[in-house]
Amino acid sequence: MGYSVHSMNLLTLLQDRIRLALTGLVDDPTPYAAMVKAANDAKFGDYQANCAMSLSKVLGKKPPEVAKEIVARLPQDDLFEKVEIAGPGFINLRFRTEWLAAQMQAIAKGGRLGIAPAATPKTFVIDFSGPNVAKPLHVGHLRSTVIGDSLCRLLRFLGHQVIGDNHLGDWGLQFGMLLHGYKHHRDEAALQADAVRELARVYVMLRKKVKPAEDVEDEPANAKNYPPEELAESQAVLAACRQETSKLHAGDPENLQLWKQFMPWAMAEIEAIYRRLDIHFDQTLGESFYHSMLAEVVRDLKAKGIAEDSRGAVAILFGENEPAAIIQSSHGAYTYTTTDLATIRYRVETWNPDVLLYVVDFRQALHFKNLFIVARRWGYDRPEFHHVSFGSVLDPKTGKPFKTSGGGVAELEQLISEAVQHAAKMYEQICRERRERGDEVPEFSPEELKQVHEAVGIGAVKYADLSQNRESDYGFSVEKMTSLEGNTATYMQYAYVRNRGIFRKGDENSDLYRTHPPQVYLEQPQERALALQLLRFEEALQAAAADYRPNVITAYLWDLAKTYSGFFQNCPVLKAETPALRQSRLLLCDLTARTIQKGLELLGIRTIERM
RNA sequence: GCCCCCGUAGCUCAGCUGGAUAGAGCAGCGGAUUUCUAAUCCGCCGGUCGCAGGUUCGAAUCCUGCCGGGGGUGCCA
Repeated sequence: MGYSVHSMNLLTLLQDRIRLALTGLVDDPTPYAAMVKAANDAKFGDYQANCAMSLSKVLGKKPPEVAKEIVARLPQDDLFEKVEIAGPGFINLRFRTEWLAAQMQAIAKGGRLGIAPAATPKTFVIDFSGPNVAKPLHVGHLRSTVIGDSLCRLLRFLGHQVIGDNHLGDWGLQFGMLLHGYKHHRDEAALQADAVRELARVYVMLRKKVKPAEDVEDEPANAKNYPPEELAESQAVLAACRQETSKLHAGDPENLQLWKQFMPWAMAEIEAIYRRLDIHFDQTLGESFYHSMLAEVVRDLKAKGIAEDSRGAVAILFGENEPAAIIQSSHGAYTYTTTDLATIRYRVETWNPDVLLYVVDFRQALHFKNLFIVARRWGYDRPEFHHVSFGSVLDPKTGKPFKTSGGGVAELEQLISEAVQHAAKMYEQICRERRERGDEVPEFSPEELKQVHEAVGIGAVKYADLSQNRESDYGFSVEKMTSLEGNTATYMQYAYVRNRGIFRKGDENSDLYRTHPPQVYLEQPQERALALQLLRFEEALQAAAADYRPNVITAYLWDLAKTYSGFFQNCPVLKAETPALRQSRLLLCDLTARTIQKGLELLGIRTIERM
């Protein structure tokens, strides 16, 4: 591209300054420099350094004295308008407004909004979505898919190498059930009509049949809960499904043939949803891909003394009270631990990543904890491993997780459609109200209208998920997420639309504000606040990336939108007092629009120009 | 039994590598606008941050115990 990126991270800029000022005062200034943060009240300034209190003990001086000393050691230049010491020893920092204005002009150029690509790019492998191929995507897959996709987009934008990998469940017992069900319970007519749905029906039926047997294996006392005949049948069916799985794994031609036949059917359905949701993977290497490597993995782990024979199985032991991880069952079958270990080996050998992320349900915490321990023992000690865990999607009616089988209610496709329809309904209603008031309503072709509905409906679903701290559970309520008020995708999309409307109305070409940014004036407090907030974008993205938390981005966008509306309310743009001020405000508008657009893009949410 | 997570306003939740009077949205109440698309904005109301101790100049945040809820716990993933 050729343009140089003007990097502007206010936080690191200030931390560097404080670090410099502390050099010579303390041995290791870094932890104290880290105590710089955004001021929690604008009346204190823009940022505050809180290190003087902590240093007080180390230096044997009173906090205000320490603060005074630090302030005296700050470089004397034109960065700050005001530096003052307040309260028990806070150092309050306020940027010079002209300096902020100059930054606006600088970050307007180029396409990165002042965010420089990482100086030392890392390679990330992100394991996300990972649906069970035997059944339709359900609401439980939403979080992994949406969070994982967002992390891919974010880390990639920050300049890292990212490999998003969809580790499909395409080779386990679920396929044995599918094979058994297909052979014994298929409805040929239904299969012709809708193969995927028929396979799903068969799968759900088999799950139900097999449940008593699994219950009793978990806890023999449960046997009393089932009639003996039912239990016996269940056990027979489970054994048969395991048999089919084993045959598939052993390379039985018929089962392999059926597997190859089922896969494209199942994938077509899943891929349609990914397309609709605008989710992309760099790799789709499911469990089946690793099957041929598992025997060698077990052999190697045994040879290295990491795994051992135990109670008829091959297991990895962790400690007295810790449950072991089975890598080969007493029937000879490999488990997901084995597959995950083979996957680690493959990923490390193929991509040599710095970080491996697993975007998976919190209930698998123990599995991943053990998996990472084993990977270290196995010699993979360079990469970082992180279980990016998340809470459950609850059914707001029951307050319990959506059921994975036993009904089509929770199918993802259906929920998305419901959200889109709801968004469409709300949109029609708003348009009617606008017409009644005599307001202008954008004219759309049916195709454009559909795009608006999709963008709003799907954006709502994604935003509702991503704006939640990923560790907590949340209730999936279409009404709430498509709400027009509050911190929702719709609000952000509308803020963007309103902003773009200014350029249309004023017949202004926003490209000019990017190639030839005008001088910026920040005379009104709302203008200054907006500029400051725009400059915090990188800070937000870095914080989101550091903890793999997309909700940090939504929180930033929400703050930005509120700051912008303060500006919008108080600062006329097209009717500004002077042409220079109009130019300046248009630049602020364009930067805001681009920041909203980029932020939403990193969440996988589309913007539209009119709505 | 053992291990992990959660408990913040009526509701849904942010904030949690300690920092100034604990923040939003919704709901409720009261206002604004001859508009740059009102899917808007402003104000008010509302909190013993589960409870009790401890560490600290300072605790929603760290430590211990207890209560309440959820999850996991060797051959499913």
